[in-house]
Amino acid sequence: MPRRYDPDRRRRLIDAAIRVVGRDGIAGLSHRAVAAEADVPLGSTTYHFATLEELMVAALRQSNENFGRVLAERLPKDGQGDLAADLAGALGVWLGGDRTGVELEYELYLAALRRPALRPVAAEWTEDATALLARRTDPVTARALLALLDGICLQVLLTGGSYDEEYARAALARLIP
Amino acid sequence: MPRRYDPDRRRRLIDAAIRVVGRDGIAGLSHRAVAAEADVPLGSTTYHFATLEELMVAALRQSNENFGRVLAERLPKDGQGDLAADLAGALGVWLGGDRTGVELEYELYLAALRRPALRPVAAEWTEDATALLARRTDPVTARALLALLDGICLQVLLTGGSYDEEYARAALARLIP
DNA sequence: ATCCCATGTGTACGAGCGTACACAACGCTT
DNA sequence: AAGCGTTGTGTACGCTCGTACACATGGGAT
Repeated sequence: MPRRYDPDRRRRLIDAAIRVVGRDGIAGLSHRAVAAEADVPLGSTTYHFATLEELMVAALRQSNENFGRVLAERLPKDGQGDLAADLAGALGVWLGGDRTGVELEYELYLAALRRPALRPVAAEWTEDATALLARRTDPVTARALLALLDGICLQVLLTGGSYDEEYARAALARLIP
Repeated sequence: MPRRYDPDRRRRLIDAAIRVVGRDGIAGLSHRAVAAEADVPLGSTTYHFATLEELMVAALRQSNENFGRVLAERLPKDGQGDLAADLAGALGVWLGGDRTGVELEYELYLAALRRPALRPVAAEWTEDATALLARRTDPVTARALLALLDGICLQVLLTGGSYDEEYARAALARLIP
């Protein structure tokens, strides 16, 4: 059997897990599915991640990093423009084209509702995101903005409705003192 | 075999499904689990609800009705008090004691993210709730308030943090023109 | 009274799952 | 170079699941 001693087998497994969740949702996440997606034997996934929750934790953490990087790009510290407009624009980009990515990230994020093991990672995300927003406003407002962003995004995704950027901008603007 | 011709077998199955989701989460929802919980044979659940999604749709709809009833009680039309305070208070009651109920309702609600069949029901809920809030403010503000409520509630539930009612009241108040 | 069909019941099948475990291979320490 | 522990591999067991299907039953239309 070739491919022994794979140096970053863990990372490849995490990437595969993210692809599986993106395609079939968390309901389709299994050791076997990840093994097939990463093209490794079943035993390898159970060795590196004894529990599916461990795999989810790792996937959510990596997913958060991706999300944070994009948010940081779209929210320069020295931006003197309208913060509400910037945020509404970022949301528009996320929800604009293919929603697979956002759905994936939200599904992992929301999984924390029933899986205490994921909660610290979810808390990490909100803290990091708040810190990012706090570069342009005070921390309390940042938290509120993040909550409203979550709520708006969620309503669009859950109801299958379309995203109204101008409405979002106006609502966000009201939160900024 | 006794108990033939059960007049409201459907309702009993839905109630059982809600109890199952409340106890074990959507991941634990199965025809067999519902059958055991409702004390009916397996074939009966598959007869009334061919798909688990059908069962979820029915459960979410009933769950929404419960939620809406509570919200209507705590939000009298003739209330001349502080709307933001009322909403923050309602959230406090929900998140105060046993969170099992809220977690159950949110889990079903959030399931719409990956299950298009649930989206119309989720959309129904946001419309009904918006209409309820619109008795005390304008429709646009009502929608924004609902989104912020969702966001705050979600952050508390996902991160496992505690609920700060005064913070919520202040944030909600900013949305009211 | 008779018949039909919605409703209820029991059982079986095949698939997918987590888990466990024995064994193989290889780097690292000594 | 020898031994050991980490990493990788293959297989098998027992469980739960959705689904299908044949049969039972009784209410309601005729």
